[in-house]
Amino acid sequence: MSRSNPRVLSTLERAGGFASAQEVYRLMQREGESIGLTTVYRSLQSLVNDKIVDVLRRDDGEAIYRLCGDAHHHHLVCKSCGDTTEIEGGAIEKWAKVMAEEHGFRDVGHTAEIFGICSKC
Amino acid sequence: MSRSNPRVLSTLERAGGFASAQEVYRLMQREGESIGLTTVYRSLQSLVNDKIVDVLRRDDGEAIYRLCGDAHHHHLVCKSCGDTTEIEGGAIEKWAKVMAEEHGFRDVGHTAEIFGICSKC
DNA sequence: ATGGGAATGAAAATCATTTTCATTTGTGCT
DNA sequence: AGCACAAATGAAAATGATTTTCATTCCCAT
Repeated sequence: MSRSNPRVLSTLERAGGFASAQEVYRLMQREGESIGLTTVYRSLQSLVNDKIVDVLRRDDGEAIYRLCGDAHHHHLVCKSCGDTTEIEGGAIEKWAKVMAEEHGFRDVGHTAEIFGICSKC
Repeated sequence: MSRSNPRVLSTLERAGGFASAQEVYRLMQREGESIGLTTVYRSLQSLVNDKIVDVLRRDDGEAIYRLCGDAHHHHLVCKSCGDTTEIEGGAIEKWAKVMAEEHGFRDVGHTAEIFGICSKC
């Protein structure tokens, strides 16, 4: 077992607390940090084990890592111009929590996106 | 663009309406059907386009395809055993509507899923 | 300093999925 | 039937994320 390289966590924070392993790696490279892709993966995994970060999946299946306890947000995406706005999702959080409890689920997460045509299009 | 091979849909049905592309392929092979993996992928994609099946992600990132009724609903998925329950999403519908209005969006749709560990796991 | 375990990373292996492309099949037309 | 052209098919190669292997380097206690 290996411990997490602290620079990985700090980079994930700097990335807005939300990025894929590849993105963290590329970010660190761009910033001149010397680190291997393998170590990035190992560190992220170890952070997941320690419940310091959450792992979700993008639509394309790529794993994205997110700082736990980070207030997460949702997206409002324009189908026409692709413009994306971050929105608040308090109602969703509650909904997810209630539904999960009702069905006896634990360790619960969720995804939610709204898409439509924005006022400019 | 290609249309779906009907045997793929019928196999997905036989699989309990819940399987990955690889599983559908292996199933068809085992049953002596002559079909290529490429065709399985293409057929499933086309079924997704036609909204005849849903696509979700397993914990390991593999895409799983699943027959879906026409009624709009959301899912509560167990990350461990893959068990899926359809749940009611009235709160979400309202949330999506309000958010969209607030930002001047029209033609609005949304996706929302909850995942966690079910009581059996 | 030195021996051993942990950490590192380059390169190879894996695995799902997509792309390419040549071949086959189907369909409409004469 | 014979022909032309579009759609469907699938084998093989390409892609891309992730994991594994393994040799090397680092660190720390003796």
